[in-house]
Amino acid sequence: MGQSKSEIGARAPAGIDPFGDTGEGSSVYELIRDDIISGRLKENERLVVSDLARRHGTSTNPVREALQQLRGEGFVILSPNRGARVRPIDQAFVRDIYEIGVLIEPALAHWFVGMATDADIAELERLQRLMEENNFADPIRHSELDTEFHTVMYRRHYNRHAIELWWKHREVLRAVGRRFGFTLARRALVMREHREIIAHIKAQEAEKAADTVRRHVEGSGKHILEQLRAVHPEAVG
Amino acid sequence: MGQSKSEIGARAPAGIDPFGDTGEGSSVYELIRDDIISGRLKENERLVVSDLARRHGTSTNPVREALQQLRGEGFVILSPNRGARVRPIDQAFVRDIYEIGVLIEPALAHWFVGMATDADIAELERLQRLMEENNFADPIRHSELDTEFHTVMYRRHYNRHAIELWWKHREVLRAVGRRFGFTLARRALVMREHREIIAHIKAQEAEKAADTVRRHVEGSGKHILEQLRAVHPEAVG
DNA sequence: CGGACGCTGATTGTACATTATCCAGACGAG
DNA sequence: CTCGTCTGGATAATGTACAATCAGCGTCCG
Repeated sequence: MGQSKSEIGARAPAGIDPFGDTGEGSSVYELIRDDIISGRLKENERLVVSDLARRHGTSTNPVREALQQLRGEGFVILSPNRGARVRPIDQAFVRDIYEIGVLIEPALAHWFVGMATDADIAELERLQRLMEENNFADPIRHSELDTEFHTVMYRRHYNRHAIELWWKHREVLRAVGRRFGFTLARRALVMREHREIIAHIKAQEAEKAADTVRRHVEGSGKHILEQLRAVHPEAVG
Repeated sequence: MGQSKSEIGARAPAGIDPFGDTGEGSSVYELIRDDIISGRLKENERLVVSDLARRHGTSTNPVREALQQLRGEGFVILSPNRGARVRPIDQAFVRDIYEIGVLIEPALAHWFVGMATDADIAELERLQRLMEENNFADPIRHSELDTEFHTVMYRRHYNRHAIELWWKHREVLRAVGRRFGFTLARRALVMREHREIIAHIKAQEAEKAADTVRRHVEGSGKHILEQLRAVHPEAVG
């Protein structure tokens, strides 16, 4: 498994500025974070400050601060005097996240229908065309294009907080999804739904567009969840 | 203005466990946080580490870690080598937050209708009775009861992530709302909507309950926003 | 009048002291 | 002999002190 830094995290697309982002990589923070959502650090694994400091070639303070930030973002659990552990990105976590997406994304898409310009639609169609050309041959490329597709719809939304939430969630789902492939059924459905979304936007049917997005997000989440369940067949609420 | 610690934040009700919470007060963190959401620290005010350390009688490291955590939670903006500033809790921020609530809370309530027990309903009715008795004479007490009312509905929900989000948002809204009172119109509406919610739950009408909650949350948010707007009449998207 | 320079104060990183937790091994009771 | 408790030491988290670096800003000279 590779270890280049931005293999996972990528950068937030233009128009999405993570909350307290510094602009450039807060190395230690990003490194640990990527290790967590990519699964390189396993669930509940202990995060020992001095170890991390040595591994990343810094002193302990940067690591401590990174851990606190990650705690604020929910990726790390800190018990007083007992240190930090990796928050498990398990089925429950994934389910929680995508269910929130199911609630939020349709609203964003609904808004977008009233704001879309010709340029936006052209961009969506371009991205969709690229995805069809790629046809999942390169899954990472597909994932990037898919992310951009949604970004085009949401990037100008006034609710920065919702966008931020969406982006944070998407990063996690993308990282988890990367461990698995796409089933044939899922591939076909993704393409169909994307085309449907574009069509609804063109027709200015906000309700329908929102509903398609809802199904799209829900399908994507369930797809990942199914695969997670196949690997870790614990029961889940 | 008082300075007792839990004047604002209160503790998460039983059944709500904030993400990386330590159980007991991470003093410095909580103090700064309360100062921010209560408005004691003004928007964009600089947060100088050494000052905060002196004020709270500790060394700088605890402060630094607290700031990082607050950054992760979105209450503080950190620019590299330029220090920390208080993220403005302005109209846009409040609007963003309550709009997300409008999307999430109805879903939680919808779920609750299928899970409510007699004890739950009795609890809701008890809280509602207490609110009517209090009748906004003590606004803080009302706020607490209102929070409990919603907590009863959400506390057992499986989506801990959504609950966590709701709680975090509620804390902010409650803190902002405390600066203002309730208009007479709002008072009446709150009571009516609460009774309506209880009735829908009893009748097992999930859709209707969810819709009432949606209106309730939206009304609450708009109410706060109106009052904010009256004080700071800047334009907002 | 404008730009370079240096000063001040705060952030960022390093080293160290203190304190709490965890674990293992010894001791004693049943 | 076995199980439980207690105690001591290793390990790591938490807090303190300090050095290095950088941004902001006023001043001084060209």
